[in-house]
Formats: sequence, structure tokens, C-alpha cells
Amino acid sequence: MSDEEFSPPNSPGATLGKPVGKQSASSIRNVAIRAKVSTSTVSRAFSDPSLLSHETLARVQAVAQELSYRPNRAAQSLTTGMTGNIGLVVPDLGNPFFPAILKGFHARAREADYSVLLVDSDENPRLERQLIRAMIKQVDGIVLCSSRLTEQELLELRRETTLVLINRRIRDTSAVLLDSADGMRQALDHLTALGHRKIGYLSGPAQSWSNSERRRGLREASAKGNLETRELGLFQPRFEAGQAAADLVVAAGLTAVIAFNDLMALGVLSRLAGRGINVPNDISVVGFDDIPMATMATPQLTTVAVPLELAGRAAMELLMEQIVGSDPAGTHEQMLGLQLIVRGSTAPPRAGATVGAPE
Amino acid sequence: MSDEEFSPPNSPGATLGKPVGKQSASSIRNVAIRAKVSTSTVSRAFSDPSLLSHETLARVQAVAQELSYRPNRAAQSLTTGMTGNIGLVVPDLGNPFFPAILKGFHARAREADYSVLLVDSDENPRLERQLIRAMIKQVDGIVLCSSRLTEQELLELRRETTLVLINRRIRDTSAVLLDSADGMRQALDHLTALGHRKIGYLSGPAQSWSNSERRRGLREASAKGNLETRELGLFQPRFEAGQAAADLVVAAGLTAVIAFNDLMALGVLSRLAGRGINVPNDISVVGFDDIPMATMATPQLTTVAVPLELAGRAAMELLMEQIVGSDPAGTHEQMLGLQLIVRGSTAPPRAGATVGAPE
DNA sequence: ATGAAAGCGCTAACAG
DNA sequence: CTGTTAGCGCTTTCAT
Repeated sequence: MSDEEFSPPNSPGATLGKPVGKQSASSIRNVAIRAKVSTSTVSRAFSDPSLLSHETLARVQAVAQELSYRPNRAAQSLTTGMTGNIGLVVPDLGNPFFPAILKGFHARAREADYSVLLVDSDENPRLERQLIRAMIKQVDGIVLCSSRLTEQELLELRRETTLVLINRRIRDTSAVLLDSADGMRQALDHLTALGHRKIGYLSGPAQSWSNSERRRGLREASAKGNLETRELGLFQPRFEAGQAAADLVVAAGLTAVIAFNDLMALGVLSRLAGRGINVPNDISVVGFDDIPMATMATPQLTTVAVPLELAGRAAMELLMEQIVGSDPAGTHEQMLGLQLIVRGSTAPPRAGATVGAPE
Repeated sequence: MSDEEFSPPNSPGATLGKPVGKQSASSIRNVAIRAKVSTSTVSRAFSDPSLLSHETLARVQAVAQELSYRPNRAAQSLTTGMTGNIGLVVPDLGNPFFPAILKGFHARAREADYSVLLVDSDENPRLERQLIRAMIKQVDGIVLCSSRLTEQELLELRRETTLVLINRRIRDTSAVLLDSADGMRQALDHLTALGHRKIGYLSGPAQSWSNSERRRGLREASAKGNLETRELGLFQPRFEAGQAAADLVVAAGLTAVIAFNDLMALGVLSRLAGRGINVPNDISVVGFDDIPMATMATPQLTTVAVPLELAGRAAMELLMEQIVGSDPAGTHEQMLGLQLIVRGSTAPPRAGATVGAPE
């Protein structure tokens, strides 16, 4: 009933326009003719050269070369059912997290001669659903980064296409997972080693698997006692949210805070600086997610590095395993480790421990 | 002769694999049958509903809805010659500059119901050429960001597809330009107003149009006298290059430096901090390119903001103008302004002018 | 080892 | 307004 699913395209350019489809310059036919073979032979020259005699193969290749012929993917796709495209859905390109994944993903895809169809869902589940539907027929598989869809919807999707999830875990579905719980453990170990006892965590989006993992890490660590943790949030994973959160951190009298991601961490830093509070001497700040160039010049910030490019590659790998692999139904999970990076002056809490203060 | 152009795909997954193309679940035919009309009618229901009687239209839509039918783009593309895809080529997704453009681009493309095929050329002209060739038949047009190709090659491309350039200018080709020369002027005005007289510019890639524009701005400003400028570089637009450049700046005894982009600027900052040099009191640093979250927490850095998302949108707009527009041959240039952003404490040079120093 | 023929899903004349 | 016909470029039996 809703006009959402059907909706004949109405925007400018929607109805594929102009160029009437007569004949294209270098079709398989032209090659066939000039090489004095049938189109089937040309086809075979590309799909399985071993089927041809050396002579014909050479001749066909020569002609193809000369006419700079390349098989038409759309036509191929019609007959084979395979598109040679794979889709990547990210919630927000503005978040540096995702281009990094995209980079690794694209690199692996290119090596395998796949094209990448990109979609930015703007953190909007409705839009995400819509865009996925729109591209599902154009791709051989889809990778969803930190999808905002319900498990229900994802399982449904899984039935219609090959699916790989990044940072999301549902049954019988391949996924690349970043070991956020362990990252949290590392961060807490670090801070407690420095003597911090009152540590806050700025919680990210509710639907975020990473976030729930980090919370799990947090709970497990505080259960071991010896430190008091405090969850703040939920926040949007944005700079501005970090700024707002900074005040809460101060009010709560925490000596250290771990932010859902670098964007927020930088926001915290900025607000703290604005209030004349020294980092890390007054408050230590740790940020998840690795945006190296964003935080590299910010030595007062400790980060938990996430191997994003690797995750992208891994996702493509998992996808291909299902698409061309021997066991299309087999699903796998791959867990990638995080790593704590301490750059410059990380400080123990002011009232705190035995170590001498830097600076 | 080079194996580069031909090369039958050899990598895993290259030869479009498995699913043999029998019949697809909900083709136009099924809809036609169930709606008791011909396929043409169904086709028309989507391409130009006004051609049908209200009754048939309603019926067809109902059935289509029910079978969740969507026209197959590959098939459409075969007959119409239009793919509904547009390609975007960026030199490096790792550079936050490009995802920002991509974001705006994607948003506009989506509104017009186009899909985005993304390509990362890794700053490698050879790869760029190759990847463009590979996708040229799959798209209705291509947007090239800061292309590393020669003018020659670009003009050739222009003959084979619809082309829009971002930050590159060649004859008879639509382009979105960012007014870097003016940005440079703003930066220099700012610095000279503060009393700086010895200002350096960390030059970016040689092929970069932005870079040559900025150099032009620099030369024009210094020609007006009253300040001594110094060009350092060329550098790769990366954090590490900024670190290296910082030492040159110090050695040259400059009081202010303008970096080709934020990444480099952050590199400079980091190195300067490492050497115990205070920014902005000892040396003022200005960075081009807007990566808001990267520099927002770095108030000691002044930046010249580049309207990236806007540029992305504009590029898509220009592209559509040619693809579906009335004047396919007409090419346009669009110049977008930059804006200087002074965040926190920008200082006059130490030995310098009349203004009181902050802090 | 190669060719002939059929058809993938769709659109575009051309009738009516 | 709607149906019929003929492909678009390619792959795939099925012959040979």
C-alpha cells in the first residue's frame, strides 16, 4: 500500500533517457566477423580460452585488441545472471570509519575484477532498506557496514542475495567482526594501570554491535572490581555529541573517559579545552576507531586502533567465498583484533597514583 | 601490444561464475501475464504511466507491487543504451577530502535515481586509466576528482563518455572548480594582517590543479609586495610529508606556513610540537581543505574551508545536465568559493606587530 | 574445436 | 490506448 515500495521514478533523469539503443561500436559481432569466427568463439576466447585452438585464440585476441573490445557487462549479466558488481552499504561516508573500510574493500574487489556499487544510508534505516532494494538486482552480493536494519530484515535479505555483515552478528550469516570488547579491555587495563578508578564510557548508537560489545567489555571489567565505571549516553557518534558529553564527564567527577569513537573523543577534547581543563592531566581521554590523521596530531588522545582496511578486505573475501566458493551456503565469521595506541603524554589521575607526572 | 589493455581476467572470481541464467522470479512477463496485458504495457507503466488508461495502470501497478517487480537494469540498459549508473573516480579514499565529495555526489545521484560506481585510483595514473576503461561501458557518465591523467587522455575520454571534472580544467569540458587562488588570497590577507611577512607554502602534487591555483594566488599576492613568500615542496599530500616539511619551515625562518591540505598541516603541527615549537606563537599554521572533525579539535590551526559536499552535488548536477539536458554538448564550469576559518588563538609573529599576544 | 540457434528481460517502432 | 515484432550483446546447449 505504501507508495514507498513501488513509486515509479519521478525525479529528473530517473527515466533512463536519451541514447536509443541501436548498435554499439565494438560488439562481439564485429570482432567475430573480422576474425572470421562465430560469436560463440569470441565469447569463449574470453570465458575459457583453453577451449580454442591456439591459432583462433590468437586471431580473436588480436582483433579484440584492435577494436578494443570488452564484453558488455549488462549483456553478460542478462545471460549469466551474474553482474560482476558488489554493493557496499555504509551508514555515513562523513564518518571516516567507513571510507577506510571502503578502501580495503575496493582494493580487494578490484583485484577480483568486481565493481563496487556504493550506497550511503545516512544513518537512516528506512533509506537503507530502500537503497538496498534498489540495488539488490544489480549486484552479486552486498556488504553491510554497521547495518541499522533489524535482524528480521537482514535474515530476509540473506535469502535474496549473498550477504556479508561488518560489525553485526546474526545467525547463519557471514560477518567480519571487530573485537571491540577486547579493545575496551585494553583501554581499561591501560587506564587502571595508570591508577584511574573512575572511568566513563560515552556510549554510541543503540543498534551498534560495536557499542554493545564495548559495553560488555566495560561491564566485565568493572565486575572484576577495583574500578567504578559509568556509562554516559547514548550519543550520536559525532563531534558535537562529544562536546556535549564532556560536560557530563566533568560533572560526574570522572578522571578518564573512553569515547565510542574518535569523532566524539575530539569533541570531548575540544570542549574540555574550551573549559580550560587540561588533558590528560585533569582528565584522560581515550577514543575508539582509528582515523590516524585525525588523532595523530593529538598526542593527548589515546586511541584504540581498529583495523579498518583489513576489515574491508576480509568482507570482500568472505563475500567471494560464498559467490564463487565451493560451499555457497557455508557462512563464516572473522574476528579482527584491535590495538591500543598510546601516543604522547598519558597521565595518571591528578590525585592519583605513584608515577611521576609528565610535562 | 601491452598486456595491459587486453588481459583476459585471471583473478579469482573474475570470470562471472555460477548461477546459470535461466528465468528470474519476477520478470516483466510474469507481471504481464498476471495483469493480462502485454509486456509493452507493463514497460510503459514504468517508463511513461501517462500512456496507459487509469484502469490498466492500476492493475499493472497492483500486480507489480505484489510480485515486487522492479525492471531489470541490465536488460533496460541493453535496449536503451543507458545504464542508470554513474562513475566516480577518486585518487584516494584515505584522503578525507574525497569521501566528503562522494557524500554530496551520492546524495544528488540518489535523488535522481542513479547508482554510483566507485573507483579509487590510489593516486596512480596507470591504475586510473585502467579502471576508467573497465567501467566506461557500465556508466552513463563519469566524474573525475583531481584526475592525474594528462589533458590528452582526458580529451580522448570525453569523446567516449560524458565527463565532469572536479578541480581540473580543460577545454570544452564541464568542471566544478574550487576557488583555491582566492582561498590562498584569504589566507595571506589574514596572515599579513596579523603582521606576518615571511610565509611559506607547502606545495602539493604537481599535477594538482588546486595546487597550481594556490601557487598562482601566492605569486599574485607576493607580487603586490610587502611580504616574502617561499614555496616548499612538492610534497605528497600526507601527514608524514607535513612532518618532514615542518623542519624546512623552521630552517627557513618563516613565521607562518600554509599547507596544501589539512593532513599536511596536522603533520606540521605534530612535528613542531615534537620539537617543542609553539603554534601559533612561534609559527602560525594554516591548512587548506576541510576535514572538519580532523581540525576542529585543533584550534591552533587555521583552515581554509572547501565546500566539498557542495562540489559533489554540483558535479552530479553538471553531469545530468549533459546526460538528460537539452544541450548535451554544452559544457559549463562552476566555481565554488572557499572560506577562511579562524578558530582559536591565531598569533602575530613573535618579533612582530602591534597586536597583543594571546595566552 | 567451432558454429547455429535460442533466449536472458526489456524497449521501441509500428500497427491497429 | 494496447499488442506484435524485432532486436540489444552475450552465453549456452546441441550439433558437427
